Amino acid sequence: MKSVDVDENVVSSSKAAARLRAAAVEAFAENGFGATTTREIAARLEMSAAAMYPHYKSKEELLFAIAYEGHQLTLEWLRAADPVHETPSTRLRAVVGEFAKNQATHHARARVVEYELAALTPEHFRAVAGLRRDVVRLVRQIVEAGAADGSFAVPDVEGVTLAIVSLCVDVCRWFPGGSYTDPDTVAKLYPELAIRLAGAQS
Amino acid sequence: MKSVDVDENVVSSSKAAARLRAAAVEAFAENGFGATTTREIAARLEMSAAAMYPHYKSKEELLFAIAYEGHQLTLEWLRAADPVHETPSTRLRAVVGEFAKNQATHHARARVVEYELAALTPEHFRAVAGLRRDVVRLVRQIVEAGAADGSFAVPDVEGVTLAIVSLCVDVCRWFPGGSYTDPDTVAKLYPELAIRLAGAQS
Amino acid sequence: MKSVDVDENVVSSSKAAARLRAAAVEAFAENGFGATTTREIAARLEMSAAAMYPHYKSKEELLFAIAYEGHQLTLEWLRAADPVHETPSTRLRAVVGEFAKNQATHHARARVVEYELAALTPEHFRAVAGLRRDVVRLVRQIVEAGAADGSFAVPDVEGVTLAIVSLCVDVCRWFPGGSYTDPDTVAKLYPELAIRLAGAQS
Amino acid sequence: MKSVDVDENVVSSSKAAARLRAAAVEAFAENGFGATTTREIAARLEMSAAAMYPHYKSKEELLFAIAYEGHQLTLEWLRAADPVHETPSTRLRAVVGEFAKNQATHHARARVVEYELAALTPEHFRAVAGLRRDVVRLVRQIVEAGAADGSFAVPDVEGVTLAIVSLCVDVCRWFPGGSYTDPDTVAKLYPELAIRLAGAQS
DNA sequence: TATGAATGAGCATTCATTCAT
DNA sequence: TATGAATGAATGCTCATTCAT
Repeated sequence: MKSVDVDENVVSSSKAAARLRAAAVEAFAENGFGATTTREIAARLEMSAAAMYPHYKSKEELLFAIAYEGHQLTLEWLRAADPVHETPSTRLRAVVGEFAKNQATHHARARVVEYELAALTPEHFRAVAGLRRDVVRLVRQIVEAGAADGSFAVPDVEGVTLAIVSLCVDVCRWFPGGSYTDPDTVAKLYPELAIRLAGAQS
Repeated sequence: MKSVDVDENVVSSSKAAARLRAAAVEAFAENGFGATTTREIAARLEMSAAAMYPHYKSKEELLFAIAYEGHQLTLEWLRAADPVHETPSTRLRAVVGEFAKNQATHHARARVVEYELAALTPEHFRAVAGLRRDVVRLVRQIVEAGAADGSFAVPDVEGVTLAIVSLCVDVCRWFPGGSYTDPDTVAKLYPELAIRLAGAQS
Repeated sequence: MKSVDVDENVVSSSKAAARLRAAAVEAFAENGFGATTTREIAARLEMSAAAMYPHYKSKEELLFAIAYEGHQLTLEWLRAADPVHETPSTRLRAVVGEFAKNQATHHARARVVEYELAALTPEHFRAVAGLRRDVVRLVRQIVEAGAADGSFAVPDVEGVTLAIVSLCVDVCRWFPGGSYTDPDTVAKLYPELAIRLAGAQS
Repeated sequence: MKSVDVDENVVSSSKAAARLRAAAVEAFAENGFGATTTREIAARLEMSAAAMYPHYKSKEELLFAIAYEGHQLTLEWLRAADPVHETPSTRLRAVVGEFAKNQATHHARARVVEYELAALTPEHFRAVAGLRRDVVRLVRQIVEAGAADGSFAVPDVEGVTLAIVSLCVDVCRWFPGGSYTDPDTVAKLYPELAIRLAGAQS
């Protein structure tokens, strides 16, 4: 079902655990982690509130599993989408298209993953922050490659990298919205926007 | 004391009320509305937990006052910063510079204002959403003006407007971060990024 | 305005104090002492919640003033209505008529006076219980007189006394109710009922 | 365990629920519903304050269960005690004896049932008021039967019915009191009093 | 007297979690 | 695994009362 590796020590592959994660994502995205009760998550699955505990030791562990899985999947997908031997422009288009599409398709999960990390334990936060840095690094390497070979005109590699990632991340906040309701529309527009930010010829 | 108008029926100008809003902004930004307790807000001011209630009828009303004031201030500041009789490029630079700087300077308030609106009553949410639409409209008018006079090359007015606003909004999520710790640095970079997104000459 | 003496050390005759008692009676009768807030009483008079305190030291003192005044008025009225030199039958009719009419007319006050005494301090309770005993004693003396002169046929003086008082007291619970909405109708029926309970010829 | 039917959708038959009702009856009777805390009820059972909530959704629901059960039991017992094929006098004696004995024996529950209904939701109040009307109707039918066959001399069927019920209801207010401490003594006196109120020969 | 703000104690209720089954 | 009942610790909020004005 999934072609990428997700650390099974963190993210249980059992079916009940996966259903719990899915229900929790919806609830956390709608109301925030702090305002979501374990009973509400259980109610979405017509389970008792206690049924979560054989699968996750606490509500925070459930959030961690979601956040860890979410980041890991994004990272894997971006890596898979990156045509490393092509030109920086081609790579940037491919990666940003995948990223934006992902944030739109999985906007509920993305919201949790982007905005609810403050509720994690310091240790869990560090684990997730590591993956998050890897995502930024992936984009930065492309921007750097373009700056190096002159195909991009960037005043500031870090600023432009930050902006490109920022643009993609924020998709989960507003999508769906305005006339954008199809992830593919976003996936078409965003590579062009990234190219402009990078100051590439096209 | 304040140079812009904020609706005093919503946002009390009393000193105690203002201190409560400031303390709540910090707490909500750090932990989210749902995970913040009224006791925690009071503790930041060394007040009793009950002292909030003569000023705000509920925690939600406090959030509303913050969100309403925040949006209204942003809107007023953007309007004040917009040199309406200049070229679209000049206007875009000015407005985006102000917007980005604002989101950086007041990143705690901005986080509350951008990410905690789901906790509002439907009625309060609508009131805030109205102001939010006005902000987008202000940016869109500039993008449209540039598209109309040919100074911008936009494939899609709505998409580009959304992206520019999105870029500015997301500043509050990551700022301060990376090597960016001064709002003025952001205020210098972001107009250039917006100009690129708009496909303007300079 | 009133022709009977009420202890002014307990029941202030100031106008504001009297208005507070009247508002409190309504509130206590509707919701019970425990469920009534000082704010609710004040709200009925469009006063601030603090405005009660110059007049009554506490909510309990307000209840005491009401209960004391209520009992004292009842006692005075019954004494005034009792034609002590007439036959027991005539006296019983007169006293029960007055008692029943009173409980009907002032059913809100009577409810407070009859059912909310548990909230009084022990000392205050004792003061009110003394007046309450005087009311029963007044009725008992009439029943005893009728039993002594053979005009009443009572199996048990205490039981019949208790029943007559009980019947009158309970008026405040149900009045107005059924087709009884005029205190005078009650005042006509109840003397006949008391006469029957006393086993008098008529 | 119980020989009469009580609606189990309203009044849970679980043991813990029944113990809660019993403890709440004592507390409400002593202090009134409004002045009784959920903690006090729990403390009487040496339970935690939260232990009530799996059984009753709120303090008001607990009151409703008590009031509904109380009225239903009274109604069933009166019906069971009514020898419908005997003379009105015999029936009145039997029903009033049962009623008075009941109000004396269960005076705590009766107090709650008679005096605390104002705290019910309108909907719950209506449900209880329906049962209450059935009790009055039962007594009225006997009084009417006696008036119809000439065995009672009633000036006013409604008034006499009201008085008989009133006399019985009020038992819970004063019992135990005076020299009356045994429900059976009340059960002996009250039928005679009712007979007198009804103007019956015996 | 009267008030608005403040407070300590307390309220009904909910929470995440545990545990016996 | 899953559950219903239970619990200790909150949670948002209210209460009677006080106090400076």
